[in-house]
Parts: sequence; structure tokens; C-alpha cells
Amino acid sequence: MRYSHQREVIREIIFSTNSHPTADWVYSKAKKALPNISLGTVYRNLKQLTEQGVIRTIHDGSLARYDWNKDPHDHMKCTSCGSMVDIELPNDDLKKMVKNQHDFEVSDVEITLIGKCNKHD
Amino acid sequence: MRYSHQREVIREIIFSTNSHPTADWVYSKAKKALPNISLGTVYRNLKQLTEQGVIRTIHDGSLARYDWNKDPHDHMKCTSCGSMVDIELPNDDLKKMVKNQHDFEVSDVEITLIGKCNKHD
DNA sequence: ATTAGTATTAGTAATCATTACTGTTTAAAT
DNA sequence: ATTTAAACAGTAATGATTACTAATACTAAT
Repeated sequence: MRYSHQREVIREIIFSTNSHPTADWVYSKAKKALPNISLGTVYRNLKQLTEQGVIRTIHDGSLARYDWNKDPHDHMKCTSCGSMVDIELPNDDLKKMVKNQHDFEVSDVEITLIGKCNKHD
Repeated sequence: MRYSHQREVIREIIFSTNSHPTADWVYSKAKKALPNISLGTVYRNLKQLTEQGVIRTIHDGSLARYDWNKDPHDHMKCTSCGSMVDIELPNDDLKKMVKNQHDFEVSDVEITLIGKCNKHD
């Protein structure tokens, strides 16, 4: 993968936030640095960066979000404010159980907790 | 919700399979019984049946699937054959832990296990 | 430094899943 | 039977994402 200024800007944007931004959000941020950047360039690079393992793509319902944190971790999604926060949940037991009881070799566990965060009791 | 023949056919299709079908699959099945049914009708009714709690909508990456099983349960998705199979995983501990440690009131837990099923060792 | 080759780009068109619109049909209450 | 609103088929529109194309810009070799 050859260097490109656009890709570098996009990468930096992802790495600058914990908010799991969408492609559109990245696009609007990127336009501030590169007014001519096109949305296609953003999508193409987000996909490439994901394929190279530089960032991670996560699915929030039907739209894609991007995350610099590649360590295995899960997410809490607040139904009131829509925010999505990282959380690390243990799942070794889960994997073992599934392996034994269902003969299913788990490579990845995606857990999303849906509920209300402490701002909305 | 007033009776409609189309909705009844759609409901029966969902209840006849464990394969978590997509709207398109339901549409093609429904056309066999009702050749003139339109895709919009399928979507509208799948949404209505979900809202009424008759069926459940689950998210598989970026596309919606439908499930007659409303009991809380999780899914195993095989990366080889794409099949999605139901599994019941305990998550009471998870909820308690998150409530205590993060002050986040969990209303729903979505767990998807990604890996290879026993057909593809 | 110049060239040549190809990855990358901006801009736009196309795709895919899903939803909205519109005029017609139909369930079901009077 | 008449009325009324929900539901319909058919089609247009939307929103997210991907594909196409001609121009541009890295980079490796001259």
C-alpha cells in the first residue's frame, strides 16, 4: 500500500477519537483538511485500512462505524443518546462452552450491550 | 391491525424456517403463493410484525434478517457457509457486572459468535 | 532530475437494501 | 349495501456504499 496524503488524514481522524465514527463523519472532518476530498475516497480508504488491519469496522445496526482499537473488545450502546462506548468483557468461558457443546470453532465474539448509560437514569 | 392475506402468508413463511431469512428470500417465497405481491408489502409487513412483537428483526452485518423466535437468544454465524444458527447463552452475570462497574442499565444483549461450524473443520 | 508505471484520486454514476408515495383494493364496522 | 380507513401493487425516492473513468501523484528505475 503506497503512501497517500488522503489516507493518512483519514487514518489520523480515526485515531483521534473514541466515538466510533461513521464514514460520513470522517468525510466531514476530512474535508476541513482536504476540501476536495471525495466521499468515495473516504470509503475506499476505510476499507483498505480495515483490510490491512490498521483500523476495525464495526456494525451498528445497518451502518458501519470505524474504530482504531483492534484489541478484542465489545460495545455498549445507549438508546437515549446513541453513544457507543468500549467495554472489555471476558468471553473465554463462552468460547470453550460453544466449542464443547456445539462443535463450533469461534474466531470472533461480538457483544453489544443495549441500554441506558448513566446520563439517562 | 386488520387481517390481510399477504401478512398472513409472510408470517407463515417466517414461522416455517429456522434460517433467519432476509426480506428478499421471504419475497421470493411469498411470490409462489401470491404472484402479485410486491417487495414493499413484504418490508412493510415484516416491520409491522416486528413492531407487534410477532417476529424479531436481527442484524447480520448490514442487512436485516427475520426470526420467529422471540425468546432472548444469540447467534452463531459460520464464515464458511454463511449459515446463522440459534444458540442460548447465559448473560445474567454480564448484565450484573456491567450494571455495577459501568452504571449502564442493560436492556438487551446481542451476542454473535463468528467462526466455523462442524461442517467445515 | 526525468521517465515510466501503476496506485490513488475526484467526481460521478450505479448498486443494494429499504422506505415513501399514490391511486386502487379490501377488511370490517355501521 | 355503504362507508371508512388500513393495506395493497407498482413505482419512485432515499441513504449507505461501491464501481467506473479520466486525471493526478507516488515511487522505483533509469
